[in-house]
Amino acid sequence: MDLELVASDAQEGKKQELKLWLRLLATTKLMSQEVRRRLRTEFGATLPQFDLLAQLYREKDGLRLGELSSRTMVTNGNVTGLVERLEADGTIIRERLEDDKRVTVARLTEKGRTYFEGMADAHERWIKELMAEVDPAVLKRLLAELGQVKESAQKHLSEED
Amino acid sequence: MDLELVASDAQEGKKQELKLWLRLLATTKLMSQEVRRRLRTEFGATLPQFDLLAQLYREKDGLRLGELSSRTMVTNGNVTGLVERLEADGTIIRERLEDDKRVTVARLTEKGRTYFEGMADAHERWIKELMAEVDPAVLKRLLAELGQVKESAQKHLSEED
DNA sequence: GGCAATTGCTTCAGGTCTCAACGAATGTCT
DNA sequence: AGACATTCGTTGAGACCTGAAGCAATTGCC
Repeated sequence: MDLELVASDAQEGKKQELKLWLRLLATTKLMSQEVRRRLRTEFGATLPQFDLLAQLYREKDGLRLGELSSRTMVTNGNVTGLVERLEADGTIIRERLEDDKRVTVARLTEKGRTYFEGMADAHERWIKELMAEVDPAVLKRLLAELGQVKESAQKHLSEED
Repeated sequence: MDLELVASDAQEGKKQELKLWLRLLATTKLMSQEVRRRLRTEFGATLPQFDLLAQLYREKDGLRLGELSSRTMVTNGNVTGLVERLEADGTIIRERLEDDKRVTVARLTEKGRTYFEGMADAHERWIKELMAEVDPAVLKRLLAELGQVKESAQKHLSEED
């Protein structure tokens, strides 16, 4: 939790960025551990799996693995493993394209579709519950302001793409 | 990145919590991937290691592994491995307490202290850089509002401690 | 004292994650 | 056509991460 403490001796107003960053990390870690635990105990799934399925859910025709990789911000190598496990239990299927035999497309099975819908519902309830004490107006402002942070970070990534 | 898209068809103002959560995840992931990469290329370290060292840095007398575990929000089993690796390259040392031979205390070596100071400096610069486009007033408000989210989440964890 | 519960750390199995190296298919350029 | 480069996915090593089971030391209770 308290990587936060690194900055505790910061002088008034200085190191704002650092403090915010540590709080961002702590908050996200706290919440995602809770979400992970519930996904695991109630659905036997993991967060990366849920994330991947969410992408496929909105694309009836499926997605190529590379596309999945960039949308989930997960490396190629990792997508391979995720897809293998999900295919193994019948949630998704994987097929090679005829036109270009390098590419593989993954998409939800019917079973996977139903399975995901259940999880997505529960997931949304959990998040609402976790944020229950926060004023709706604050939520809205947070969304916008976090957007600024994300934009800023994106502009300052090490030059290359 | 765009787990965010799961919520794209949300009706005006509804699903605010979900959208915020997804943005929180995306922002943190984006930034921590960048930080990880730089830690790795410039210092040969990882983020969890940095986190752990940060805790030890502020406690001259060291910390017991259990304390490290709860402060870094890392499981016990994981702390064992982290500490082993850090001890192997001389950054920290581990010793058993005489009073209670169950407990192990880890603390920074002199070498580790210097090493960490260099990283901490660089780390702070990186974060400032990544957040450079965000207005200081916004940073301040974000810090406070994120605090509310964290508090709320903490209150709603599955009952047990 | 004696013995069960508790505490503190380690070990283990399985999944996630990164980077780097590889191999196959396709594209490009001459 | 032939050679080179690029794209896409897989593989592999190493670290991280989790929950659960295991083991040792200590505490608590009779």
